[in-house]
Amino acid sequence: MIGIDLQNRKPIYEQIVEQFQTLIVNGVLEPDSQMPSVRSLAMELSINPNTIQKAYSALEQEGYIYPVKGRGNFVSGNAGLRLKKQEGVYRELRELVGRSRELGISCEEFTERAERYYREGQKE
Amino acid sequence: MIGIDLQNRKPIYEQIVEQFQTLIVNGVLEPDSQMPSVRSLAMELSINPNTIQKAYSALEQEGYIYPVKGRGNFVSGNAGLRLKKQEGVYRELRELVGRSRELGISCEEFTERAERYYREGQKE
DNA sequence: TCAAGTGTACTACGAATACTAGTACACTTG
DNA sequence: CAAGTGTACTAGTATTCGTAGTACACTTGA
Repeated sequence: MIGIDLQNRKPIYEQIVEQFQTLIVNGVLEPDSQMPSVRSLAMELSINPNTIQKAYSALEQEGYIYPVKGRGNFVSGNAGLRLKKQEGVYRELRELVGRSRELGISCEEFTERAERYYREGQKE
Repeated sequence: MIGIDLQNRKPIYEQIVEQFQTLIVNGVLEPDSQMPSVRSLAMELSINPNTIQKAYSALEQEGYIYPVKGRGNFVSGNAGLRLKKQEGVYRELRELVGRSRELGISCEEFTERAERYYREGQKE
């Protein structure tokens, strides 16, 4: 179901995240169905369970799956709707980036501020 | 006029950038006045000229100064106005980050896309 | 109850990246 | 043309990132 390319420059955990995103958004993985366990998938791909864990953590933070301690990870129910709204945000981001460049805001300055705003929001 | 803190975790060139930003925005350095040369400032701070150069490059990209080959770097005239507009962009960014987090978009995903949009715009 | 399954936290090591320095080159001015 | 300026290239060190190793905590069913 999942395959990784060790030649690829992209980190393994990132490749896994993207493939699961596609599977979930396209409905191949149905809501509330169980994800492969970190160990079984790690065994299947011949990599470390912690790498799967890192991918799952990312998927969780992005709302694609939810974890249940001692039981496993499961596909989130509202992943589809959420994705629509996310796409809207991405369009706005693209537009904002365009204006930023015109104003001479560097890519680094832009992303650094975004990170800071993310951190500030976490505290609340 | 400029001081650096080697204990600080922030890179030296970044410290320099921030201090000059403040000086320029507050009008301490007047438009079209000459910046310290990369060598003289490097000598004064006992660091490498290339580090100053990196700071100046960043300031140039953000529109705070402009370079003249063989003559030096000078304070940009419209730094004040440009900054007002930049602050507007930053407010929008903060708002967009807030909505992104609610939608479960990770900080990494957000910044990675921003960088991609930056790169895409460069080609044109 | 407990064994086998699950996720999670901590540390560690190698690779990749970032920061700074060294050196050399090109342009401007008096 | 000499002394000042910015700029490009390379290189070494420090920091960060990705992955693996190990150990711990929770859930379930026999």
